[in-house]
Amino acid sequence: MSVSGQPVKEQRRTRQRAAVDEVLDETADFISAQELHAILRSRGAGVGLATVYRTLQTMADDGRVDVLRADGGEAVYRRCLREEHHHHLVCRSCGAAVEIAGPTVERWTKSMADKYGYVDISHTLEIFGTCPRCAAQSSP
Amino acid sequence: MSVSGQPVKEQRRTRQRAAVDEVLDETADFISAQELHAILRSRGAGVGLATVYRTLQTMADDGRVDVLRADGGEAVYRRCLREEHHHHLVCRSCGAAVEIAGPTVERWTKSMADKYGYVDISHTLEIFGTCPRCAAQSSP
DNA sequence: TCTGTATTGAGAGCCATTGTCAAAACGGCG
DNA sequence: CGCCGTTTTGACAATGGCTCTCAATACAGA
Ligand SMILES: [Zn+2]
Ligand SMILES: [Zn+2]
Ligand SMILES: [Zn+2]
Ligand SMILES: [Zn+2]
Repeated sequence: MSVSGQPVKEQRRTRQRAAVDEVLDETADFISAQELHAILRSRGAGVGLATVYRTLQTMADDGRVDVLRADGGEAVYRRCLREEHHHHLVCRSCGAAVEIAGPTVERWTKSMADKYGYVDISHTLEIFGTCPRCAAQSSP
Repeated sequence: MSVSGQPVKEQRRTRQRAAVDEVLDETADFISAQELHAILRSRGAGVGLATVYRTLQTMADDGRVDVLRADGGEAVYRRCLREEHHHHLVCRSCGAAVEIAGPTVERWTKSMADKYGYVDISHTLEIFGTCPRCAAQSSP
């Protein structure tokens, strides 16, 4: 979902940022800042909640993680495989996600914006559902 | 963005609901519950904030208003012209919106969900930008 | 008008997220 | 390796949107 590859502002390497990075690398699903913080805590790696928020925020700005809003409006994060712009098919209950690209949709959004004279365009497109695994659990 | 036209649960007609309804009818842009509440207040029509939230919530559930999340995650509402499922081209600064339908996108999301075995699907697709009017104001 | 039920609203409460700011950690440089 | 200016951290307070509570009030049908 990143828009451009800006010159990532230089930053210091700290134990905390490394810890957040590690969790993101291990986690395939979209998770919230709170969840990430909880994982770090349970793991003994003391990292302040504010720091987790700040780190994720920065990473998101740099396009190093994808962000989207869960049902309740809570922001959830994920380190995606592909670097280029894409969208997601996300499980509402576990956060498992599939990355999907839709060239046609991209073209379409652009043409719509042009048609109505809107500039400085961006768009959000996410598909929510219940993944096969979660579907199996709820109705065995 | 409504999914289905369910048998709208019967409700009493109250002064407050009528007031909210009126504002929605007069307002073309997406507005937040807080903004709507402020309008009512400035207009002398005393309606509690909780009531505004409840009313909008119900209307959204019944598909009588469209909801989407603004940049900060705040929910914004709008009474749309078309009843059927559609999406929006929304101005980030004033909330002005254009309703757009994309049959192709609908088909595409469905096929993607099927492809990966996700069920109970729903999707969000909104285009954000600066409308012609706002663009003109910022760079005259 | 009378009555049973739906609705209201002021305020407390909830929860994600951000602001504060002194203390601690980095990293480059002698 | 120790010094030092700068960045980062984190405990805690503060926001802000939204929901909950529950006694008082307004509907609507009889
Ligand atoms: Zn992604
Ligand atoms: Zn896209
Ligand atoms: Zn609409
Ligand atoms: Zn659609």
